[in-house]
Amino acid sequence: MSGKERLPVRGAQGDLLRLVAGGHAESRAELARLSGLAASSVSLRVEELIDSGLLVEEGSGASRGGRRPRRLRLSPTAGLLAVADLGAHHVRLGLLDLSGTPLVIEEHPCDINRGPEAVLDWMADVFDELLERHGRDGSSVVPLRGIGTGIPGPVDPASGRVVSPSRMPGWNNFPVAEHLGRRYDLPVLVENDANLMAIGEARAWPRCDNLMVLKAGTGIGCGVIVEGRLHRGRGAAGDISHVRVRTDSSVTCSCGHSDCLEAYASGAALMSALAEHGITVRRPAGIVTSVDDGVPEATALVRNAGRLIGEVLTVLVNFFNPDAIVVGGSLSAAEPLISAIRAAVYERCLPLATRDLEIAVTRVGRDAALLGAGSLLLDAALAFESTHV
Amino acid sequence: MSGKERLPVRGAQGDLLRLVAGGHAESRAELARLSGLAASSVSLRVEELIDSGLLVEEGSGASRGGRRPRRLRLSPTAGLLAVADLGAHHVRLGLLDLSGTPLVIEEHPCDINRGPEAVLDWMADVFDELLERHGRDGSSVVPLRGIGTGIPGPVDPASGRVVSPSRMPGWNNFPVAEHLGRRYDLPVLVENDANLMAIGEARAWPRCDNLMVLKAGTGIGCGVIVEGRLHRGRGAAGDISHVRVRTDSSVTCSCGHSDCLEAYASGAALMSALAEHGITVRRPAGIVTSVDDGVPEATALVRNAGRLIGEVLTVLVNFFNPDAIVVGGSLSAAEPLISAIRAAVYERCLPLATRDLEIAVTRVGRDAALLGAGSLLLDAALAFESTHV
DNA sequence: CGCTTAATCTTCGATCTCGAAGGAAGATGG
DNA sequence: CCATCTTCCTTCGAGATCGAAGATTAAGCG
Repeated sequence: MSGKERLPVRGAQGDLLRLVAGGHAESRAELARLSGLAASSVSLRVEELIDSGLLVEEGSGASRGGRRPRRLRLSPTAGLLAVADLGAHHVRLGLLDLSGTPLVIEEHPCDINRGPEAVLDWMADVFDELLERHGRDGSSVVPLRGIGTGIPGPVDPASGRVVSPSRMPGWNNFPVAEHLGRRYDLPVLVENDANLMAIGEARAWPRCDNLMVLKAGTGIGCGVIVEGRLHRGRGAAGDISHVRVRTDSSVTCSCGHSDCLEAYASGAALMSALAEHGITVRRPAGIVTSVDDGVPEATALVRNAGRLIGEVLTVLVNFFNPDAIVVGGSLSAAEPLISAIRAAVYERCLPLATRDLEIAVTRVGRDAALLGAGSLLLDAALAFESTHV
Repeated sequence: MSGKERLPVRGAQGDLLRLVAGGHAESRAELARLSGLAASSVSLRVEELIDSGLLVEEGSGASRGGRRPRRLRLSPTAGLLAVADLGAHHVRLGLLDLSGTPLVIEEHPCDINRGPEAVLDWMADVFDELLERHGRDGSSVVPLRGIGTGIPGPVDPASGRVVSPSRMPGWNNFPVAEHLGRRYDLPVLVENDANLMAIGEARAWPRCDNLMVLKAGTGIGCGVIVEGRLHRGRGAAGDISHVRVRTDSSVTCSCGHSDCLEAYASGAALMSALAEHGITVRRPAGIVTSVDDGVPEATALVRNAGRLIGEVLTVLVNFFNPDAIVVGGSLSAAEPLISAIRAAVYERCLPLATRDLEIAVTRVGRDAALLGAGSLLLDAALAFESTHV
């Protein structure tokens, strides 16, 4: 493979490729069921996709009472996606194949305050290095098909710019997508980290089409999945951190309003509250350690944070009526946080809304945002290939 | 026409019919653009639809710089839909053609407390009478294609049952759809009234795919439109009336919790608050009259209700980030209500979320729920015809 | 008024998709 | 072990869809 040929992704072929890549279908029969095409047409298209080297047949699947299906997979040589999840102090990045399976994932310390150019250029260097080491299958170079990154702040996905972030000095209005696009002639995806997390998580909740995915880390983020797809609204959907909460005291948030949820329940807020008790932790994960170590102040603070978050979720659960609320982010490992959220939601919501509501910890774990980026990027990559022929 | 023949609505023809009926397309060219079919295929299918008497050509539309399009309409003889909007003390009902245009709409007093059988049977009698008077085009009988009704309480749309309503004694768990279905062998639609209102309103907000439609009447309801489609969640989505509000006093709501929005800001709550001031009104519309007459207590109460509603909306606007909030229901005619809602939302929401947010009064008016019922019913009717061949 | 441009709609042969029928491979059950 | 059922996949003719080319109608403009 030369690494530059286009994917044949127009029309029916593209749909089939998407279904296989998205993990929705593994055999011709499944493709026929999901795509709505006739079985005969599916066979024909699959034949072509195999001929062009994008799909491969690999063994056979489990029988459902008859002949075994012949399993289809994306060819490992079809392409790679480079994805990153930028956090406040660390970045996770890796390479995925087109079906979203990770080849390699690494975590590096990275101070986001160094500014966009420095961070993004360094990130691209790491990508190049990863490609050098993992970007070949046997002797052939596997082509890179897209770049995606999550940003811990609001993003305008159309322009790929960061929009008035609260904890990223120097990044406001920076054209992240454009900057990365100058280095790679490929589709570039820039999206809020909680949104990516939501997409990554959604695949792990197959019967749940409406999801709220909470990211409890340094800040509080939320991604919303409606009917299986990310809901962006006008671009800012999912914010719950600047909602006013019921408290006795009064704190002014960085946004200028008083008593925002973020000012009481974010990892940053908890860390500074702990500091007032003489307990110093450097990362939100340290709070979890303190809780696990049985530090009473930490447990009390985390439980209170859970209660506040839960009270905000109350309103949203009645309104949005999701199938599940998934909690991720580094604080999600703190058991008292989850149980306090559960208690608040189940206590105050309408019975109709909580009847079948599941409130649970992430199933995917720390890679959720990377997998989500892969999932979105695949669509972008296929669209790119089909419009740039 | 015999009035019993099936609509030819399978495959491409059905899609085209839906596009015309839904008001999305008015010419072959538009159909081609929206359906994704080739212009030639569209011409062919439209030809057949005209031959079978469902579509008619009617004059020509405005030129866009070239040949004028030949306008397509649903034939007035294609079918009728009977729709109703059940309120606490009144019912509005009427007949629509398949494109959702009203032939006749009437309002009758109707006490919902008489129980489901009495109300529904009487409603069906009125439908029969309307059909008698308006159900013919020239000499031919136009067939009835579906029945739909809005209910002022929670509805399980799958089963067509009312689910634990707060102000409809005797209706709990009553199978409304089944009851109506016994009288008519037709698709029957039963849906919450605020949801129907939202669908009806959505057509009047063409550039707004994400809408919150508030119904402020005896109770407080809310319908949610996501990406142009009604969001039901697990069936209970859109409830905002049992959210806890920030107040000094403390009131217990009928749901058992304290300080629900409904207990302060619903028409029912406002009426009893007015009664304490010695001002008696019988319907929520009477509150509006009092406000217009300059009764200070009424204005103050309504403004306070608006503020409380606005504060609840704050959370939802940040989270859902809609294009517009539309306020309907009888209280929406009270100017202080709207301005108080606006003030609260614009004051407290994130700038990103309110930047392009429109908060406005209903464009459709009192018939919104009827039109919404028609819109949903059309889909149900086409699906019914295509599965029952 | 004729020329150009633009949009709508139709004609017609090439191509794609469907669905019925049948072959392949395995589960089930005497 | 063999008949029977189920599921998966392919073959092949009928029919639907496409797209290019052309006919039709009309606006814009010198």
